[in-house]
Amino acid sequence: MEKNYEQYALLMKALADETRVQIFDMLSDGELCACVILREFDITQPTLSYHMKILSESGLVNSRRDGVWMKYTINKEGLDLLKNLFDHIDKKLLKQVYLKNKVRS
Amino acid sequence: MEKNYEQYALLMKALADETRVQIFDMLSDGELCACVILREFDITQPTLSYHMKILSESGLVNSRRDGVWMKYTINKEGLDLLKNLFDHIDKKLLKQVYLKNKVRS
DNA sequence: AATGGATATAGATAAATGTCTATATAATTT
DNA sequence: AAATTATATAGACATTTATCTATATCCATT
Repeated sequence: MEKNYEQYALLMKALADETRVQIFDMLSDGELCACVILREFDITQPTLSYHMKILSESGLVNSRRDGVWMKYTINKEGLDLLKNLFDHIDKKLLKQVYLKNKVRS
Repeated sequence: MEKNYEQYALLMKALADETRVQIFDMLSDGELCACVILREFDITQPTLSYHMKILSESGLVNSRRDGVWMKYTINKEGLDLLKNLFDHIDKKLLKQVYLKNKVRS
């Protein structure tokens, strides 16, 4: 399991913006149209387009055209990369606590 | 469970740099001295100091002075904030898949 | 083919970021 | 208290980022 820190940094960068994390979280409820997302924020359409591009290109979000509309969903593989990173780190921390208690007893 | 997107963005920003994610991952093995971390990277001491400040101030990393040395560990609360975010989103996605299959059958 | 609505791109710009060098501060040892 | 070592801060600078306005492109409908 090779760790690609450059990729992790890219994924984190995609979420390192208040607007973008919120969009990502909104997408956890299911597919959304750009036009719907836009209504939730106080930004211009080009700015949203910019944010969606960053999310899509990072691999965290899928996009598809549906007529005139662009629709977005969460990309499970992208999500799992981050989820697994934190899961593994968390497990390693728990193991350390366990070992410390073992030594003590 | 109020969602503080500003805080999430701050945490992600802390990890939105190749050097910093790697340091964070290194710390999953346990406490490390700044001097040890420095050896792993091709950066100057002030640059490392800058990165450690960002990690510490984000709440993802604890720091303590031990004589002349600064020692760092992962802050469990900070880690859990991010871990839980991804866990929750992942669960919501899985539920959607389940519901889709249910309708079909 | 012309129109209208949704999205993308180009270009400009202010602010934030990551890096360096030089220097300061802090703690330990002589 | 002077010297040494680890770390922090200040200041400079190039690059990246987030935003806007203006305009182009794309698609569906008339």
